[in-house]
Amino acid sequence: MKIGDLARKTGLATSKIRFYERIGLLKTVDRRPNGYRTYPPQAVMILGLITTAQRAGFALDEIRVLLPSDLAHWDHTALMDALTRKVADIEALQARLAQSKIHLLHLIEDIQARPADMDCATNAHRVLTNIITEPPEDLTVTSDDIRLLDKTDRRQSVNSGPRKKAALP
Amino acid sequence: MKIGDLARKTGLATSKIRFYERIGLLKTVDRRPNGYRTYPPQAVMILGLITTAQRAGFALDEIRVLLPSDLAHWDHTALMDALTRKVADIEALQARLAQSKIHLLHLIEDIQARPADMDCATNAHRVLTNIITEPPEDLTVTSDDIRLLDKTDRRQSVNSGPRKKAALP
DNA sequence: GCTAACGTTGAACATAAGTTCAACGTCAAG
DNA sequence: CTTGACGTTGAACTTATGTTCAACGTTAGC
Repeated sequence: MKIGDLARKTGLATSKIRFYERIGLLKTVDRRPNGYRTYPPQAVMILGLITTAQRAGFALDEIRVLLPSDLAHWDHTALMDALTRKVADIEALQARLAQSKIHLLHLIEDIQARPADMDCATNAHRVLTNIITEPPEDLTVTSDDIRLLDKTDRRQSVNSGPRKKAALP
Repeated sequence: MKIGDLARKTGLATSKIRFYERIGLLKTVDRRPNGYRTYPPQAVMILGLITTAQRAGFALDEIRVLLPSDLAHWDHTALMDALTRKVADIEALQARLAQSKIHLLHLIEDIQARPADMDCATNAHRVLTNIITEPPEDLTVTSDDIRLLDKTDRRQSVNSGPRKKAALP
């Protein structure tokens, strides 16, 4: 299979496929005498797997160390560990998001709750003081790998994306 | 107030304060005859506000257009709009996170649910097929500005962080 | 044998939010 | 008057995930 075919079958740009090869993520590639890359049918599944893992929040580096060269032989322990850690990461992020949301909702309410006898400037000062004075919760997330919702997801939907790169730019 | 003092009072690096000025985010700065920057006391609150907004998920670009030159005079409508949109963004992200988490938990369960009579390779194939075959939900988030939990948050906690840059590198 | 479509490479660019560095100027204390 | 702390600048670097480009080679169809 040539790179163009693989691109069509996976919905990924050829530049992305070459990039994955360059960073050592996609190793199942050979060369024809003319220099063209050639892929086994398996490559489709590998790329699908990479895409899925990415959408689940794994960085390419993480995927690289988890992906076995042979899809039938995984490092079971490392995989389960990684999955479990990723779930924990997501939960941490969820907690932080919930906090941010609460914070924003409080703020909205606070702004609207201006006492009738208070002018805007004074209200602004009141609200500002509240914001800054808010509890200094240290919700710092310590895990190193939260990359859910990267631009990838906003620009291009891999599963349902166009087979051919949209003609525009 | 010189930049070092401001850095101490806000807990931000001087490089960050200069950077904010460069991108037009922090405009309340003057120069002494010797070239030194000098800040009004208000600058502390402005920087606190920027930091808080960032932690709530606002990009510096968004903050820039919302921040009035005079803290007493906000564009009330634009502000409320932005806050409301940000809450919606967070909710979209929450939905996506919940999906990712479900996906991962299913996967974990699926891996562990290997039929007793199935060898690992076959199980791997079964699980892989399940993964890739999963519904192609297009949870693509359309909003342009989800930057909660950037490295900032993992490297440095602004509210409770060290006043002086932690000496390490 | 021409042309369009496809393939190759390396390098540069993009984004966001900064940090780091070198080379230099200023200031306060002893 | 020297020393150390602080200030200035512009440019380059960082991270992660790619895209874009120019210049060139290959192949398939007509």
